[in-house]
Amino acid sequence: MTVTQSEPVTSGGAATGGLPTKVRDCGTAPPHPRPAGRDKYTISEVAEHTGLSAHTLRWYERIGLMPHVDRTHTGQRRFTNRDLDWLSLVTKLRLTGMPVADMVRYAELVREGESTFAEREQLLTAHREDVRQRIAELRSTLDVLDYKIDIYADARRASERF
Amino acid sequence: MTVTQSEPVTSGGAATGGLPTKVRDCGTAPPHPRPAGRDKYTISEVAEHTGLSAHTLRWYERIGLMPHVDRTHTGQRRFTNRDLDWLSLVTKLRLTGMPVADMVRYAELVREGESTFAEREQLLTAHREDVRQRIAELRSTLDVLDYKIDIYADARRASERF
DNA sequence: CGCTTGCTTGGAGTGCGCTCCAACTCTCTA
DNA sequence: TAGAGAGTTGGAGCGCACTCCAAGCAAGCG
Repeated sequence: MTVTQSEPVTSGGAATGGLPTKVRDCGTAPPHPRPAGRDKYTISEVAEHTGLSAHTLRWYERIGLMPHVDRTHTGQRRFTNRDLDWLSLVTKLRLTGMPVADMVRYAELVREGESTFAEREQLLTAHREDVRQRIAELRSTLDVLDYKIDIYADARRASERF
Repeated sequence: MTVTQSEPVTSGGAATGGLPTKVRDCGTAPPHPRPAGRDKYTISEVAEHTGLSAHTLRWYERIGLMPHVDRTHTGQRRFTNRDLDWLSLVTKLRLTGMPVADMVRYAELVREGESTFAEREQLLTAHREDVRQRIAELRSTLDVLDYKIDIYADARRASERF
């Protein structure tokens, strides 16, 4: 098993966004299905696919949030399916409010190899707790919103009646 | 019914954070119970109570996010229980990601009186939709996190066994 | 060949939501 | 009456996560 740049196959599922169908399909189908049989994408293709801007993709690489992106002989980036997996994890973590610094830390740990499994687990567990709390928070706000919206709706219906 | 500064009593529940016990107590009890029988608080008392900084409270007032705060004869702010109600709504909306600009808009509508009930309802309904979507998003990330954490935990347990 | 299109870079700029500063006033206590 | 402590203001500054700019390079086309 290599400990630099690429993840060992046996832990690829944990290190990248790759999930078994059972888990990945529990929501809706992805809006941008990946073209089959390809493993090289330009930056604009990846931007299109992930919804991130090309600017952001370059920035992610600069700050160490990408595992290492291949280049053509002229220096252009060529992203692989593995990169897309990684980006799908990253965007999920971002959408759920993980700070970029934490994701960079996670990316570092992935680069360092198997010896960092424990710390990776900690990092994700902490974030999971965070996400759970935020769900609870959102839910309690939902109650408040329901209550207030009801009041306004009642007022509207009352005024429509006359 | 007045249409400036203070909300009509019949809609106070919708305009401020005030909720009937039934709704308010569906979660846990508030961490900072309000001292009974008081209706005048200094800015630092409110900061303590709400968890917002005094800076932020002044800033909220500057940008039009506060309904109008009373002053002593020397110009110091004296917040009322009604202000605390409003702030409790505002912090809830903030925590759930409503942009400050939208909250300012809502505050304006409240100041304009009953005629804006419909628009207030719309604004809150849109935000509710937002919150619902975010809950769904968070939940789907939770699945991913569970999956990855399991993998790391399995690896840890396997390595502990030898 | 010239033109367009798409990519490259370092570094500067932007928008949001605070957060803090400097200089001042007022009140209270010793 | 002096000093501490809490409040006031306009405006500057900050951290985050991008977002964009200018200048340049490489490939493809008429």
